[in-house]
Amino acid sequence: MSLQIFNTETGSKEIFKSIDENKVGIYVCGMTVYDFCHIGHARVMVVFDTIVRHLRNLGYEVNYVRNITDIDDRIINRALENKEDIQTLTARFIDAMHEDEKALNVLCPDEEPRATDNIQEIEVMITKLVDKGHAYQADNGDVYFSVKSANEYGRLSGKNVDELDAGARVEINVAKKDPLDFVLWKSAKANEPAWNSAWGNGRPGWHIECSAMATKCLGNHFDIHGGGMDLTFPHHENEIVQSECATGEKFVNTWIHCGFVRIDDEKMSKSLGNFFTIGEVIKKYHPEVIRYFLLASHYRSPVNYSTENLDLAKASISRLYSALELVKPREECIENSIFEKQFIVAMNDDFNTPQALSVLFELAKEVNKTNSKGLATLLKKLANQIGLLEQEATIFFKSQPSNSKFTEHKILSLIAERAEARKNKKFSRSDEIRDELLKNKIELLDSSEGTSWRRT
RNA sequence: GGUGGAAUAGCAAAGUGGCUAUGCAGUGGAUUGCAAAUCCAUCUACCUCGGUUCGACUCCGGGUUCCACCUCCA
Repeated sequence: MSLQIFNTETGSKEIFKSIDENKVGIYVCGMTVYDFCHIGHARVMVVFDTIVRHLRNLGYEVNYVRNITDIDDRIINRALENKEDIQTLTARFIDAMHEDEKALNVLCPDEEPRATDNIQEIEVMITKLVDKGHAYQADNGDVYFSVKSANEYGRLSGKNVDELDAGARVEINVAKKDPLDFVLWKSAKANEPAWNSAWGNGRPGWHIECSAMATKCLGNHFDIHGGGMDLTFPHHENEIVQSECATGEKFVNTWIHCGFVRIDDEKMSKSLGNFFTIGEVIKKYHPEVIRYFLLASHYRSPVNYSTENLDLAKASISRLYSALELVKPREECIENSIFEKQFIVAMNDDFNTPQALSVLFELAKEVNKTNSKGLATLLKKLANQIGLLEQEATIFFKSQPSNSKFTEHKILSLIAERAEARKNKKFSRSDEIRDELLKNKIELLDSSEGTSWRRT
């Protein structure tokens, strides 16, 4: 069965066919680097990382481009608040973002273009739009895209231009000829960072940078464009209209949008204070637990962040790792099994990771039952395809975030003492040691080969 | 108001016109000095009202509730 992807533009699953036989170009809207990444950003990172991994597993040569927005009103404001210069601020958050990605086992995009490195490309595109009569410079110096100059607008988000017009927020912006028009180039105010251009000193608007960088890296017409659902309108709609007006070609074949993260069934927002950064969550949950949590729901569904759900994710991934702890995956992998086939079918069905995970659980059960190292190797191999189970099981269990003061050395000495007590049938002492460790969230597992431990 | 999406067992979450999803939790058993892990068995489902059908949780229509976007947002 071939890969099917839900395309936002058509609202249905479509059989995926790349423009070039074995190559896929994919562009994902990345972060605006004025703050730490939160769990919603984590979802975009993990979801598209998983999508790219699967495309590669299918044999495609993928060019994965994810931009960094490093110039924007929020960045300027934040730098002003912090009394630091913009480069220092953005460099700091870009580093933090890369740290987060590494923790979540998100592979680096092939290209990570930054808006400020592509001002020239942006200028060229705006010039084309002005020359073709799709953009104009207003009295305030800003350059706007004229939405009504385009043949069509709204096909991605299903918006109707007339309805939009009627419902447009009343905004006092006399410079725009039409409230729907959006800015391509913002003229600089005093003390704002600016680049010289045909329209005077200024900086790019938000939407145009993605059009310029995407077409630069992937060509005028490419396979997949993605991002969070909230970008569908207006950001991606605007990207389509300005790109197609500038190039005269179709912009993107398949649009992929991932759903939101909610927190305790409330909309995540800073004003409500229910906003968690990746860094914060990693202190409480192993990053692989977070990755599992994000993949345990389909990428288009909303996902609810809560300690209950993170705990569930932890229990689930622990079950998979338990199988690999019991049966070490060090053998030739079993090929062409029903498990592998089902796994691929699930992933080919619009990247159905929950379904794929259920196959892994069935496989884990089989590993536990049969002690087959070949099946354990298969379990690891399939899980690796979605960025899971890459570490040693024992390391996973021992590296759970913990407040416990018990060092490994201390734990091992207690285990030794307990072994001695058990040998002498002093079970009250051995149970005492187990209870003490358990209070510190350390669990002991006895087997014929001795006693192992894990943090819970 | 407009547009789009969703309602599945205690919790989470897939899926299918008739056949156990899956994970966690619960119950009974095996195993264990006791546990844990593991295995076996097992209890809880498909918002509501109609329709189509031999048969619908699955298709169609009406309702109810919820969510997102329409403004910066992943």
